[in-house]
Parts: sequence; structure tokens; C-alpha cells
Amino acid sequence: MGKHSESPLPSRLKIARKTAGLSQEKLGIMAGLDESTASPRMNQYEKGVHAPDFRMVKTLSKILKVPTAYFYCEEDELAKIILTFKSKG
Amino acid sequence: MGKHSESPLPSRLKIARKTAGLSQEKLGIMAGLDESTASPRMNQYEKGVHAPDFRMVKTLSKILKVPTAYFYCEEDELAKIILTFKSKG
DNA sequence: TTACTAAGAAGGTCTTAGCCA
DNA sequence: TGGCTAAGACCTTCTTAGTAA
Repeated sequence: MGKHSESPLPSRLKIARKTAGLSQEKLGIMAGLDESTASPRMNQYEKGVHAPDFRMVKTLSKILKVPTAYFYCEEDELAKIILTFKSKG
Repeated sequence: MGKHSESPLPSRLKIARKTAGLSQEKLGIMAGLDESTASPRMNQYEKGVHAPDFRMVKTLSKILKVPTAYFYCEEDELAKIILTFKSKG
């Protein structure tokens, strides 16, 4: 267990990434990370070792097509509601 | 403008705090911060100078009675939906 | 190929000591 | 009283260099 395991971000990120059919490294590269750091950084986010800043979360939310609020939502029932939301962008 | 102004947290925190009728310092003390640091820390969060970690956001969400997802929600329309959500806790 | 980790480098937040409205 | 800020102390994340599944 990582030290940030109290945050819902790791598990929600994993679900959204798997739904998109991407590897940790591929997702990191798509988010603009260097090839040499994409894999460990995305892994650290997903394992809860480190927490990404909001700029990174915003980038990941665009790639994975989920609202930023999803990653920080503690309640599963509310998380489902958030996933049904489609912005007018 | 703070360096974290791309995050919705500062403005949403301000709204939730004002709705609860609390000063920045009072809210910080209620969240367990030392009296000597409560005021600058809460101000830095609200001005977007620094970002609180998730543990602090969780504590604030309980005091202010809003889901944690609210603080990270970019879309105003979705934010309203999140505020209507009541957990079964 | 994908997932994962330790440890030092790098960059962030927190505390202190105040001023401003 | 409440809101706010600079700057150094302190603590976190990011990069490197790999190993494990």
C-alpha cells in the first residue's frame, strides 16, 4: 500500500486507463511525459506512491475522457453519476 | 493570480467556506491546523498559491459538507449535481 | 512487453514573521 | 478581525537506473 492510499485517484486512474486500453507507459507518453519517465511516473500515480498535480490530472482526464472530479470522488455511487456527465466542449 | 489558478479548488473552497460562514483561520483551526499556521495555509489554498494534499481536502469536505469531488470539478453544471449528492454515511 | 521499485535530485509546500484593508 | 504575502525550512515528487512478472 502506498502512502496516498486514502485517495481515490490510484484506483480510479487504473480503471479509466484499462477502459481506454492503454499501458501505463503509453498513457504517460500521450500525456506529454518523456519516454524515459512515463512508465515510473504513471506507475507511482496508480500505486499511490506519489500524487500528480492538477495540471497532469487535467491532461489525463482529456485523454481518458472522464471529468477531473472523477479521480477525486470517494463515493462509488457519485462516481457513476460523474461518468454519465458529458460537457458541452 | 497564483500558479495553481488552473485548478478549480481555490474558488470552490472559497464558495464552500463562505456558505458555512467561516473565516479562513477558523476553518483551518477546525481542520486541525495550529493557530499560528491556520490563516496563511488556508489563504494559500484559497488564493491558489499552494495546493492541499488529499488528506486535507477530505477533512475540509467533512467540515464544509461537500463531496471531495466538488473541489476538483471544472464544470459548473456538474459541480451543481455533485452538491446535490448526499452520501449514506 | 508491462508493471513496478529504491534512492538521490529537483521542485513543491509549510512555517515564520510580519503588513494591509 | 480577517485577508494576505515573502522567504527559508522542510518535505514531497521526479528522474535515474534498474529488477520482477
